[in-house]
Amino acid sequence: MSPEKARVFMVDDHALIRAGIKAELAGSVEFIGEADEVAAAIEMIIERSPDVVLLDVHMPDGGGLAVLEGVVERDASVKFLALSVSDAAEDVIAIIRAGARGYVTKSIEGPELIEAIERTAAGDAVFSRRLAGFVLDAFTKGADQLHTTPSMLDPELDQLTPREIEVLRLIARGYSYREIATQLDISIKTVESHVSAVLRKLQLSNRHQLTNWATERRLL
Amino acid sequence: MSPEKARVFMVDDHALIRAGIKAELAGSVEFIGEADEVAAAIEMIIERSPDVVLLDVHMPDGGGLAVLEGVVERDASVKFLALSVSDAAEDVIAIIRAGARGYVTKSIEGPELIEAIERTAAGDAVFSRRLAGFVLDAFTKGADQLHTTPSMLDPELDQLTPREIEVLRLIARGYSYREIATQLDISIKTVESHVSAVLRKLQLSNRHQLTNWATERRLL
DNA sequence: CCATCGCTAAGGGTTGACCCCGATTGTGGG
DNA sequence: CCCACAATCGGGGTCAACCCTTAGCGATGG
Repeated sequence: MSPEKARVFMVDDHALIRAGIKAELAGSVEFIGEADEVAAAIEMIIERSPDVVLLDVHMPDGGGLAVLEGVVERDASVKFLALSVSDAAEDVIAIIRAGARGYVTKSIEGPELIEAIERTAAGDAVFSRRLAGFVLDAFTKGADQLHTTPSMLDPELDQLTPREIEVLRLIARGYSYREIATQLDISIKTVESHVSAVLRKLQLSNRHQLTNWATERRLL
Repeated sequence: MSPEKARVFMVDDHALIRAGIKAELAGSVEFIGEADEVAAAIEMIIERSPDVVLLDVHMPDGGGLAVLEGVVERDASVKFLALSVSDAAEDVIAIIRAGARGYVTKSIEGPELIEAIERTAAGDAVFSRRLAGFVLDAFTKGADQLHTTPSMLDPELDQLTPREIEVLRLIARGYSYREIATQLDISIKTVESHVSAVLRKLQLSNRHQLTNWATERRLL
């Protein structure tokens, strides 16, 4: 089925698992490197441009997602096959949205994994069978908003007081002043005050810009 | 692999193709019926509740999409495997959005089709290998290509005139009435008219809800 | 030929969003 | 003890958003 062995790079923070996978795949693929943390993985992947990257999803420092994003912004042609113990929808969808071409769980058997790698190398999309269904479900329903970064690290957010942020989030969700007032049990005038303060501090001029600002920063 | 044969219903307007598929699958699945047009297909599928419906996409009177929608609104548990000559993104995405669990092209070979049917019956999602990639692309990018055929995808959009849709999209992007008026070179009052019409037709009450409505449907 | 529909536009009205000007409390820090 | 600041309101104002109604004008279709 495969004229040449696929050149595979593996990213996983557990040495035991790396060893296990290598043993399973020995002879069927060509391992060209491995990494156990995010930063090193990104550099080595860019440098060696493997056919397929076997990517563990759950790792320190941002996990597989950080690796994916770090690599894709520099070379979008790298094909990732996510390999995870998790079958949670958030994980799968986040990884796919970030650009991975496949996602299989670690319950996969050796031969299947080999096939999955080969198909990924050939440009196909590969999923654990049970997984494929709800990826489609997410697509059908249009499930977007997955909060990946609740960013505490935003200097612009820092100038806002807690109450202002609270009001900001309600504004961004489309609530009217009256609704916000009721919900926070304060007067409309107070809501106005907070909104004015937020608009001034962020140098915006109306609630639509505020909505965009908030969605860009994933505050919803 | 399959303890029992899958009970299959086939919808295709070409008798020749139906015969061909039946010959290919003879002995591997149990055919419990077939139909060559939309209305009859819906009734028979509801009545016989097959494990899998093999569905031709391009047919008179609305095609496979009409069958899908007609059946799903009465019994959402029916599993559809779309079978089509087309590998166009609009077709695939429309069918998936309507609730099909798989999509394969007619270039598929007999054994693969049997496997696809069995996997569909088992609840998996099945795609022609070359197809899976761009379905994921559409998912990743937020399905931009849906703009090309909005009417096929959304009955609510159907009630809107082209001009109304144009205005709707600008509203959803946060433009003010004045800005929209300038951009479309019409008067503010006309913009108001269109917006009012849109709000009334969609049974919404303000522009924020409109924005949410539009983003949910990926009109941006 | 008339009816319908899409697009255009206006008049006139209510409400909400946003601004500027205040003011009062409570809290923590120098 | 006073100052700064977060949080709470109010008055009074402008303009945008939205509603309802009416209406001309061109194209389409029975």
